[in-house]
Amino acid sequence: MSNLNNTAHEILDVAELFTQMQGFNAFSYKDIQDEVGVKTSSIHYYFPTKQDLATAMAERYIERFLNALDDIEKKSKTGLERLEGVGKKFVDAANAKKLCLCGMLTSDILSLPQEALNELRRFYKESERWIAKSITQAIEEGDVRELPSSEGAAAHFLAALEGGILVARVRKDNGYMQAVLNQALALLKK
Amino acid sequence: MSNLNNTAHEILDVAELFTQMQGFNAFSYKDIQDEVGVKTSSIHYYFPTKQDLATAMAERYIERFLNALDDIEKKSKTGLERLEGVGKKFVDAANAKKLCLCGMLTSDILSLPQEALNELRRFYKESERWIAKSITQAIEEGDVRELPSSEGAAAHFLAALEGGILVARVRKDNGYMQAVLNQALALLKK
DNA sequence: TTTTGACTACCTATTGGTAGATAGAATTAT
DNA sequence: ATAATTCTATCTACCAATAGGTAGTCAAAA
Repeated sequence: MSNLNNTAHEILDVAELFTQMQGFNAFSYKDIQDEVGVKTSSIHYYFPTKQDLATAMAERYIERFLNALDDIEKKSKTGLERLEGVGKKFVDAANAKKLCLCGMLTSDILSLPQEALNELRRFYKESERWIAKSITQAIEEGDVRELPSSEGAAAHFLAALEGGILVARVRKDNGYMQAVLNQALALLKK
Repeated sequence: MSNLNNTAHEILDVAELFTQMQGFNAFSYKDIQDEVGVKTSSIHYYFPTKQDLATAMAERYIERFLNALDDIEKKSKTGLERLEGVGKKFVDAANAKKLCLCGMLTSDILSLPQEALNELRRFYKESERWIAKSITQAIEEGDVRELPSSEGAAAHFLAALEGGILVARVRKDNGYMQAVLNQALALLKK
């Protein structure tokens, strides 16, 4: 994404927010134009088709998300703290009434090109790998109980986060996502 | 929904499938026309606006879903079997590459009217109530371990199902949703 | 004779996308 | 060093297709 200039990034910023708030099929190039202040034709210059835009959004988002996981690893040393760290990302997004970009794109998958699908698969694969690693570590550290498979637990943990952030949108209760996270951690703990 | 005639039901059938497969903003009245064989103007006759269609879809789906929960209660006597029963609904939908209608509508919430939002809240509230009841029962029957709150566990259980069915769409692995369900049950068990 | 359920025929706004122009920056050739 | 050329980033001006929706008609049923 380092090959994109400032305007392209601004377009992606706005498109990303629209997608997280409304969904990929609920906004148009015109909506981006109104927000960024650059004509739709210029948006087509950077992203020839809307599908190209989707792929670019996914790529940039995943890059950032995986970097954020790296940062958590640097700041938090125990497996349990690391799990709390990813969870917090979802709590923050839920508080902003946003969906995970990849979660939203997953629900709109039939409108997306193959490249975007590949990116989404990468997102889930890498995220689960990271979570599984943290769970294994937490077991070794004695914070989490013995489990038949860290991978299975990680898939379930991420599913609960994705589902939680989705359901949180219609909740009046602002503590919902945090409660789901607490429950997920509690079930893992000894 | 008993007040709707056959054509109206056919329209809802098709709209529901489109929504579960593609999302609420990814299909048009024209698409329904092509599938049902009735003109768009006739669809407007039954559902004046697309938002009315959304509300009607949600109402009918929830009625059916809650009836299905009743059926599970009749067929399955233990709390654990009942939890497996709801889970199976999600596994079946995932195998058909479909999303829970309410999950999909939740992701498109900003395109929907207040009445549809109310319906979605009702869906989550009633579903969680039912799941919490089954969890409490399973604890009493000695199948599930003691938990601080059945309600919290139910919210988390449903979130994992909603997230699982979402993520399942991009999985090559066809056993993914079943694995998520198994994991959810395993974490609850003693 | 009123209601129901469908139709044809429109309408306006929006959608994603294209074509071609242009000013300025960067590169290359003379 | 200067002139010629190409590239970048943007614009205006379109376009065909589709969107959701309306008005008015009409046959059959209640």
